[in-house]
Amino acid sequence: MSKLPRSFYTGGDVTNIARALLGKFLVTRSGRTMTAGIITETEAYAGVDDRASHAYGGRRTGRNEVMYGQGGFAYVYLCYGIHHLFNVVTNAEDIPHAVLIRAIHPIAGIRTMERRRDRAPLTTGGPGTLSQALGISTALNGTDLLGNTIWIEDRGLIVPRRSILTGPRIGVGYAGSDALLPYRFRIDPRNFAAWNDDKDRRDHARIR
DNA sequence: CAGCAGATTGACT
DNA sequence: GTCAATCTGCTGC
Repeated sequence: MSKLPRSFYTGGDVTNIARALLGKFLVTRSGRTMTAGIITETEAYAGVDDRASHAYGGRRTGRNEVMYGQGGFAYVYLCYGIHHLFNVVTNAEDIPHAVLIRAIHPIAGIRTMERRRDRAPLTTGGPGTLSQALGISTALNGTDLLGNTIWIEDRGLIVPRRSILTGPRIGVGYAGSDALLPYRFRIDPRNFAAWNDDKDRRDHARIR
């Protein structure tokens, strides 16, 4: 396994990082319990110029403070008073870019995730549900993604560009013309459904 | 301080 | 399709 280095988060455009996160393994640890899934959907939030971003116009509050820190930290906030949404902070200090993780494909610790979700079948196809399955809450806001609580690994899974669907972000109609920006990225579900073998995914499978 | 909207989800008509 | 759950931050009185 190779944990993504700080430079992955601090270098490059937030939309490129959002694309590059597809196919990476998001892992959480709580005591001896590990859970993990493949990132299948992301959205980029481009800081002070992006009307959909919590940091639009330089807005800085207790909630979004971590966005203004260095890249490679977790920004977790409460949405609709109920759902804990997990974001990866990118870029340098004082440049509040972030990537919302919108969906994962469960890989490890399925039983634990089912228990946390307290629901059958296990679903991790939305930003709120994946956070719950992985045990991510606002208590983990500000967590260093180079630590051993939440991290992201490159396990060699290759996602060809033609397997990536691009489109406008979900639920940001309030953002005016910025709502139309093509900042949502996901692995083509038809393509993903063709993977029938979880072992292949674990062992450096290739999406075609 | 009241009211409201929000990077959502699941239950229900 | 409708709607409630319920915390944060913004707007207006």
